[in-house]
Amino acid sequence: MTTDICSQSRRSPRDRIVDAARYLFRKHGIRGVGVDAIVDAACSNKMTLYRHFSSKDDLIVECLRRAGMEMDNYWRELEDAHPGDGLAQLRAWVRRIADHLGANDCNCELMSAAVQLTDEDHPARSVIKRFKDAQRDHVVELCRNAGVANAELLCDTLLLLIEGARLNQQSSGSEGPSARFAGIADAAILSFAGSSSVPE
Amino acid sequence: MTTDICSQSRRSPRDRIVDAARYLFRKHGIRGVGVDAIVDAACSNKMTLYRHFSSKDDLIVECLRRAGMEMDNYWRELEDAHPGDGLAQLRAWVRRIADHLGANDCNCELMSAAVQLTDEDHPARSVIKRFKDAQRDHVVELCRNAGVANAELLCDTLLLLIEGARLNQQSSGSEGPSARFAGIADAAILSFAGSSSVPE
DNA sequence: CCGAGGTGTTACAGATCGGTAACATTGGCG
DNA sequence: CGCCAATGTTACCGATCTGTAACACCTCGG
Repeated sequence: MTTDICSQSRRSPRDRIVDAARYLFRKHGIRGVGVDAIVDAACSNKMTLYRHFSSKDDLIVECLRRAGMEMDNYWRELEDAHPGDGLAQLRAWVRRIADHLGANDCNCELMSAAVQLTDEDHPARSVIKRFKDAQRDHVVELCRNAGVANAELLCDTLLLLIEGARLNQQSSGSEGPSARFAGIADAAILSFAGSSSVPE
Repeated sequence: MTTDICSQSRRSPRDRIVDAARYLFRKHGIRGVGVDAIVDAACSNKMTLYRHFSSKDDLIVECLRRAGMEMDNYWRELEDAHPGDGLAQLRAWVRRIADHLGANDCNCELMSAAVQLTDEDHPARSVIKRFKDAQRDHVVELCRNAGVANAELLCDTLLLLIEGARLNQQSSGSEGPSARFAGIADAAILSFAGSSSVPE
């Protein structure tokens, strides 16, 4: 319907399975979709899935790793679009998140996965934590490059606002507090950047 | 272990089941715990559960309704502790959330439930939405009472920060961005309250 | 043409899930 | 005591879940 993975029969079954899994995971939750539904949406079969992935958890890990890689690619796109301009990259990043709040093609996968995979020792947890740490480091660097004095503080403020907006979107809908996310986040950036040359 | 519901045999089986369900839902996720585990933790049995609740979904709804009622009680406690002082109630509310970020006895139930119950027509969705709307109205009223000019904006800022902090706690741990939540949120309150008598 | 590797099909195992029926047990109240 | 309602016990149903075994297919390089 929305993205007919079955019609992409020229792609490898492995890629179709991963894409179908990511789509269904976003739509029905990781625990709410079974491998049968995944291979059905991918126009493949269970045997092929288990020839590429040792278990469903292994497939989940691969899905999250791909989501992280796509995010890394987006960081590079931002750097290319605004080379050396951390402030512009930050604002473009926030604007993109605001624009994609309604759609489910965003990278909410990694955070909603953390809510759904409550087991502390699930193999995906390390993937999530590694991605989160890398993202934080990169945003801090952008803030510092933008001339913000307290880069860590702005970074954490933005991260809290972003994930709060994504979560609120799911519980309160588009007309809830997440509707004001773009303005709030951009105001925070400008507020910090404005007092850039005023340490303390 | 942590809270031995079984030893509270004087309480009604219904209450023990609901409490055990809420505890396990928080710990392993709504979809990650079965009715057998619930009645086992409650030292009851499946038949008694299904005599009180027509289905597992019905039990979920009751759990969320109780979480919402406890939140209403907390609003009343705040009003009693700081009668008529919206600013003090806001700051006490934020401080309490910050203190309870690590523990799982907070009311994250209603928001994490929204992530786990992806079906748009799940009976719990209306409970969640109703609670969220009421919470927003109440916080807006507190902001307005605190003399804040743009009460809705501060309310939504706080709501985004709070849910972002709770979500980040689960994916990045206690040392992540959520560690700075208390300072960020309190600064936001004071910033808005400071410019209270300066509309626009 | 032929053999081999990746793929698809069918069937099934073992476990767990939500939910129910029939019956035994308990505790409180007259 | 004896009754009654709530609760507990056991066994089970059908559906669904992850994961596997055996076998058929099909394409492509030598």
